[in-house]
Amino acid sequence: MPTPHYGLPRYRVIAEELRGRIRSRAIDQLMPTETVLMQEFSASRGTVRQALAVLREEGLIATAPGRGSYVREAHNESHVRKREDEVFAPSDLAELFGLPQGARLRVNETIVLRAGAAHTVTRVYRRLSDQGPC
Amino acid sequence: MPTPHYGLPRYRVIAEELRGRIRSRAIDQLMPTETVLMQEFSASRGTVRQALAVLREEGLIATAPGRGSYVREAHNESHVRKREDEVFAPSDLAELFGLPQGARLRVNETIVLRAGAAHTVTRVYRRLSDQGPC
DNA sequence: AGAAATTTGTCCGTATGTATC
DNA sequence: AGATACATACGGACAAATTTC
Repeated sequence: MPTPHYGLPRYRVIAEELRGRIRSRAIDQLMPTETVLMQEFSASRGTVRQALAVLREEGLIATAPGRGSYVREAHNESHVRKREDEVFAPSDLAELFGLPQGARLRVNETIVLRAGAAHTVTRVYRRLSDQGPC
Repeated sequence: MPTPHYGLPRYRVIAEELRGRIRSRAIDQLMPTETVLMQEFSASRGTVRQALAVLREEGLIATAPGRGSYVREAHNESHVRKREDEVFAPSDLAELFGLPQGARLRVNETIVLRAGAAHTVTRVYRRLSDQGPC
């Protein structure tokens, strides 16, 4: 099989599916083993592990060597969503950065969700020219 | 080659080495390409990418497809300005918090200044009912 | 306690897709 | 269009931690 990832990458699709199961609590505590997930999604181990890494980074699961991946109950109703975006700087921010009106800024947003609603929203603004890819 | 990882895993060793270079600024902006790192450390692409993923998660670098990995570190002396305020929630934030239009939010703002202009602006929004950090 | 089976962790090699220069 | 660089995906192999018998 080639490697067509036209839409979402396969590991993202798998992660999305597993995320839904976790939220609906179809999986109570212990997740299926990587081998089982490989068979279910007809994916390689690396791809499955990549999907699990996404959930791990979101704090939805925790993985222990030799045991498996567990749903983190404490974070079951509290997880984090991160995204990076470019926005047009509001006047106050433009002034702070010493940029002209209408300039664009890079913003990293972290949303901590609890029980469906935001608990904290953190936004970090930077210049496009500063560090990192832009 | 077998897979002897008696001490630290190889990708951890590579990450440690790169971290040191970043901190000593031997790498100013653009990191070596993955191919170069493969040759330098005689490691496979996957291992190199695993090392870079560590640094990326630490926020030390940022990677862009087709371009490369850039150093992303706020390393230097800089002024920090902090303030706390209450603001009327913009519609997008109100929705995230599950609050009605016109609701108020508490915002903690941290401005890192460099050479007079803002380097980063961090804004943390919370409900008024939430007390303290976290 | 010991051995075997299970499960995750690490590493390699290859191939192809996608983004950028 | 071509070259370069990162992203995704597969397969195989062995190591290390845990559980099971």
